[in-house]
Amino acid sequence: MHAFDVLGEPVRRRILELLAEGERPSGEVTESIQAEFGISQPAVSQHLKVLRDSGFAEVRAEGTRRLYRVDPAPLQQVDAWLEQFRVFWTPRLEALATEVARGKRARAKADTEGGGP
Amino acid sequence: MHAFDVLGEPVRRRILELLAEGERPSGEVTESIQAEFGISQPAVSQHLKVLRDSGFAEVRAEGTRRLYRVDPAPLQQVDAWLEQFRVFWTPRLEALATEVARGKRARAKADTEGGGP
DNA sequence: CGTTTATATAAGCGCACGCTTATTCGTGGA
DNA sequence: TCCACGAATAAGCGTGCGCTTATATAAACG
Repeated sequence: MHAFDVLGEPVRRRILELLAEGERPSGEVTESIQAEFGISQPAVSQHLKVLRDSGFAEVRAEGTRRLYRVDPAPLQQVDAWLEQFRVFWTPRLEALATEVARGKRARAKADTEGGGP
Repeated sequence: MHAFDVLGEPVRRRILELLAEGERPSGEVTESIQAEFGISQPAVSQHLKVLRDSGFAEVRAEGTRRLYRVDPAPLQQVDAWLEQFRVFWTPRLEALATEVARGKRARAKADTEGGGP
């Protein structure tokens, strides 16, 4: 399942928002989601499975609890995909700061030095 | 239709990538997409409609041609949503540059002064 | 052991969405 | 005026996905 498909689901986006605040047991997530969306425990569990399988979340067992946390890798990919569109809303001067922030100077240097294979 | 649902479609993502390079007539987009995905003209047209209706693309008529271009607003919203996760992969020092790039200093100042309603 | 609690899986159903073919609309030129 | 072309819409179909209820797994505890 593609990253954007995963994020297409409002429930899954909300779960990620909750996990962004820190590691949380499945039960706690389920409680919040049920309160907000009115869906069943299995429904939430299935969304958590999608997040696991697609790499957005990692789990760790602690007794009978499952502690979920964000795995940022796929979100970072989404962020990278957006890069090609930032030119549309990022003013030039501020773009420089973004370049620095994203560590693109090193990449640009490598590109120059490489000169192509 | 939510922004992430729109981006969930591979064809629509590709169309946006094409439009990111500049304004293009429907026919040109259709040709590229048909070559890559092997779908019909109406299928592409329907995707273009979704992009229009969801605010990702704008159109302008020129004779019998329809010239499409990116409207960055929804993409910027997606970018904003990602903000809450950047802490997971943006090192601290570089985060400062990002803050500057995104003009958050003004917002932070407003937050401080406001002190809440 | 049996029971309770936490979470995951199974099975099945309904609907939204993306595709197709057929058709319509609108502009331009002979 | 009629035809050709670019593009959009209509109608219908199949399927993937998210939901439900029911059940399984597995740890804690008496």
